[in-house]
Amino acid sequence: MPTPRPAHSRDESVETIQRELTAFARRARATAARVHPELSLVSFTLLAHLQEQQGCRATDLAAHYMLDKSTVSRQVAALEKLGYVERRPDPDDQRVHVLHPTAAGHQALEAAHTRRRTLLKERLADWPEEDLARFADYLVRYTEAWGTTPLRGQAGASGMCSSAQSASASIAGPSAAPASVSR
Amino acid sequence: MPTPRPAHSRDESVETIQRELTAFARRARATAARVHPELSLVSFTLLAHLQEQQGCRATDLAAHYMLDKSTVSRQVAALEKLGYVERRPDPDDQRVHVLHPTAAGHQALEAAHTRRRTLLKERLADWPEEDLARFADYLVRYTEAWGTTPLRGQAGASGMCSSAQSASASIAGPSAAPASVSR
DNA sequence: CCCGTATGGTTGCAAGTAGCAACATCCAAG
DNA sequence: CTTGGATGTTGCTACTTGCAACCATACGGG
Repeated sequence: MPTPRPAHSRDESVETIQRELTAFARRARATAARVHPELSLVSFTLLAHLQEQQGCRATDLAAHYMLDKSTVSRQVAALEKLGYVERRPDPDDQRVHVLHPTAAGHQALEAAHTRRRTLLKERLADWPEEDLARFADYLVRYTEAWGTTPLRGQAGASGMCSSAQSASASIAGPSAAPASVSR
Repeated sequence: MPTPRPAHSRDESVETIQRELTAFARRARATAARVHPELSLVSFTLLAHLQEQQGCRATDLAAHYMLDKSTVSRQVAALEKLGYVERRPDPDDQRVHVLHPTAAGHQALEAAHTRRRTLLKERLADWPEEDLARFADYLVRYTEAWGTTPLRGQAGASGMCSSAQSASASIAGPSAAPASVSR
């Protein structure tokens, strides 16, 4: 089938993306709570980020996820208390604590990750591989666009602990141009 | 460029989708708070749903968004207190309150909507229209898949106030088959 | 017609989460 | 040495959410 869908106007598409993304956000927490009760959605996310980044600073996490530094501080403290995260003082700057997932953290993360991935896989089981790849690309691109939009008195502009970065590097290749994904 | 991206394995794609969706969820609230401080993300979502559906019951909202009915009850109460929502007793069943957005609610929603959409549009400005449409379709399909996955003692299976439904109806045409979007 | 059960919705309670503000510590200039 | 900025932590407060208990209403069988 060439293009059986009706021609979507730009507005319609934007509208839908907005609605669906919002709905998703709403459910994410509920799902997270069910899939890995131990780790809150935020903790999970932060821990995952640490794993991907091979350690980074609390401030970067806060910036990247638009969280207050106090929130990150507490989440990290919790993760540390669980033995999932380790703080290493930065020799170059005594103020910063470089955060690293511990072996236990790695493991816990992997477990939670697997469970979530299993669910996702079920959910996406009937998707053609190509669609999956494209969907992933879209999400990455969306996230990338996020960082470049000022939005407000935001953090995130300075985030160097960017998941979008690692994402595009690992999956979309070196800066996949928007047009390149089309068609 | 034909297909400059590296071949993504299914796992990689699922992985990315998971990560990005999670990250998005994390930011959604913060963004919502900045874009429309008046309406919480949940309130906004619920109100939007009421608008789309031309009214529905609290239980349906709870089911669709995986929220506890108490939560919905409170959110709705808040919306009502703001004058954004109106409850109409159902003549057929005295237990149910059919919820409808008021004119003020409509307006507030529209305003918030516009602001969000503006942001989104900026963010997606350089996306080819076709990619937008496809991205929207993917999201809708993802949401649809959501409802069919048991997951747990979930609600959502009985939700007849389905946004995915309306979404696919309004944008993807009458049941666009998954395969139809591919390629 | 009455009672038991199921469903819709509200409220009490407790836990978790977030942001703001104040503070301690440390780096970097001047 | 002093001032300004950055990194984190903690106190405090407000909000959100889920669970459980609780009314009100419907539905069905004696």
